[in-house]
Amino acid sequence: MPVSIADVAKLARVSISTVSRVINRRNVVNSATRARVETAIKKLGYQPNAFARGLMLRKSEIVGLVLPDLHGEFYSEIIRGASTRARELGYNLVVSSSRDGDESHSLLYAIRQRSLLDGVAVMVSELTDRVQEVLVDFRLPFVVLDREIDSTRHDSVVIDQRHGALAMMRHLLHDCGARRVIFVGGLETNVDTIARLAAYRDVLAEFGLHAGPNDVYHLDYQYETAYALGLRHVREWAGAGHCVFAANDEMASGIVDAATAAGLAVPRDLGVVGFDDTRVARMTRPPLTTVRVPMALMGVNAIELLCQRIADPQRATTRITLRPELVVRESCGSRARIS
Amino acid sequence: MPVSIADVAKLARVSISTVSRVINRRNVVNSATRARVETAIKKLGYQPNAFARGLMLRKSEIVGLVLPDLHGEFYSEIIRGASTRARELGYNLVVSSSRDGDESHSLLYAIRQRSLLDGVAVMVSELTDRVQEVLVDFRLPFVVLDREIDSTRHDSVVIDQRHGALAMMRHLLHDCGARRVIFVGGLETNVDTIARLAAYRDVLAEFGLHAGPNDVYHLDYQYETAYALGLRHVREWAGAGHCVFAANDEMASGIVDAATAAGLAVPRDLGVVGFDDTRVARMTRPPLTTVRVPMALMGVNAIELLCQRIADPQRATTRITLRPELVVRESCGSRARIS
DNA sequence: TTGTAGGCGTTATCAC
DNA sequence: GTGATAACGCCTACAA
Repeated sequence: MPVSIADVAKLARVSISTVSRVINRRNVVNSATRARVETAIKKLGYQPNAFARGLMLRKSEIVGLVLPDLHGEFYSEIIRGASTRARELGYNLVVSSSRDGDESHSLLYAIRQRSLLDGVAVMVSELTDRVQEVLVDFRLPFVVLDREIDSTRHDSVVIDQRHGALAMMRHLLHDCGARRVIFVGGLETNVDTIARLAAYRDVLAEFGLHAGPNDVYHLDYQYETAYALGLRHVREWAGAGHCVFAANDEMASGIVDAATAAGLAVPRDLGVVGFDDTRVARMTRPPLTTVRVPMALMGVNAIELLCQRIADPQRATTRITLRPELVVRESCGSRARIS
Repeated sequence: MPVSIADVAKLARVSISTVSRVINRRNVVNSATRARVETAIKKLGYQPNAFARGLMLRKSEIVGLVLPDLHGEFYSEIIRGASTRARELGYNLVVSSSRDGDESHSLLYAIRQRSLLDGVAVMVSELTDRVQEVLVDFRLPFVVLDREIDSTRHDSVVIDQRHGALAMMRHLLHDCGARRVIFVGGLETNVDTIARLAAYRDVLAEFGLHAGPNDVYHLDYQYETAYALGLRHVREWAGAGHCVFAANDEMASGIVDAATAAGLAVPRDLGVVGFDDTRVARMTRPPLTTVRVPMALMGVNAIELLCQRIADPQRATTRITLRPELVVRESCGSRARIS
């Protein structure tokens, strides 16, 4: 069943080295013999054994992508970007979640033990994330997404969360004339939420304001919980110059729908803005003002950096910072175009 | 740098076979020497070379998943299910899209040539899909998703689209008393759309009705295009007992929003139902009546079947048919619970 | 229980 | 331009 290079050689009546040459550097071999070999290859349906090949070449042309979760549009866009770029560079992409299931048999652990992969891109979005420990004595080339662990020792691609959140808050306070902003974030340990919350407080202070005692909430980034929260609080939040800054679009959408269900008009009675600019932002009525985070681009750059390091392990570590961009739509009561 | 089994052997002062035994069948080796070997392994940070290993064992413990696209929640749920199950079974998962980029360097082609993968699950959702040609003389174990190419020769997992669409149509005509149904599908070549459209026509006939000349549309499964279509036609569609059956939730959501924007009330003036039961269905106001397609389960079963075949290449081919389930919410004017 | 030796299928290094 | 032959790192009879 398994036809090897030797079979081809025999059929073509050449040595295995010649067959190997035909496959890899077809130019340095006489065209007549090459034709003979190629016929034999076709006839036998020969395909080189990838393991033997990898054993010699010490590479598989497979790279990995490890995300906290595979659920939701945010992550799927990263996968898409990464997958596309990987294939463009001649690599295949393995994906895995670092969260669900027993961590001890996540892709990362498997990789650390014995690896067919040439490198990995790992996203670390929780302060408490265990993956950091795994990365400490990691052999393979890797790049870290969304967060830096130790910037001098590895490549990374991060989103300038602060920039995006500052832009949004200033838009709210300056352009829309907001005077009270309620912040609805993800988990308190989530690095993105932390950065956005800090920017929220800073801009508030910049305008001589501060968050009231009940103005900051931590949820789970889900529509449903935000909708439920909205149903409970939306009437007390409502008011001229009042606005909700949700840390992602799903939650913003939930709050908009809750407000609408409660008989409020968005943005007239309450402004609501999101973050990420996923499809939900455009599918919410009114469409959400939000901050566009270039997710697919993040995947693209991750793979880009990773493959560069694979190609040259000695190169200096680099960090790519992606700038999110304010997208003004209709949920905040302003149509001023700010970028 | 690359520490091999020989280094461990030397340090532990045993032969390489003993080291190998410690790694693979630790029980058959004296516990004292085993301890020595394990110490050496730890000290050296030894990790077996996966290529050499694969060369002997002829397996990589990596399986592939090829989807038409990586974009959108539908596919990401499949990835999630597949990824989870794969890891449970001790495999890692490579994903790839068969669509974007030059087809000739898609994962499938790469695999056909030389493969590190132990098997692949491939989703074929367009009649015109080229992947079918690639599959014809495919060496590796593979399972086909969503569509059968030649049922006797390979495993497959399919969704009983017809069942779901029949249930929906009967619900509309029987339980909700609909008298006119507009069908908004995906591309005409899309196998799911074809099945759903057939069911649509059949149930119409069952009730002595038929599709009017302007009652069937083919779009692209996107919210935006459906919204645009809705804006143009929603007033003419409106009426008691009138309803739109969209072939996915995104389009249904777009039509609901268009109807709302046009001042119509859903479902009072126009019923709208979707398909798939993705998150959008719950994030639309009113929440969509739809058909729940077990996407994650499809991924799970795909990997399940694939791994079974890898384990036993001789086993009879099996087909798993997943039944979608009617989910009645508020967009169709009925709250009757039907399953 | 342990060691020796052969082979897995390639590619690379030499001769010729 | 082509052919032996030695790695590559591991597993597994088989022998001791």
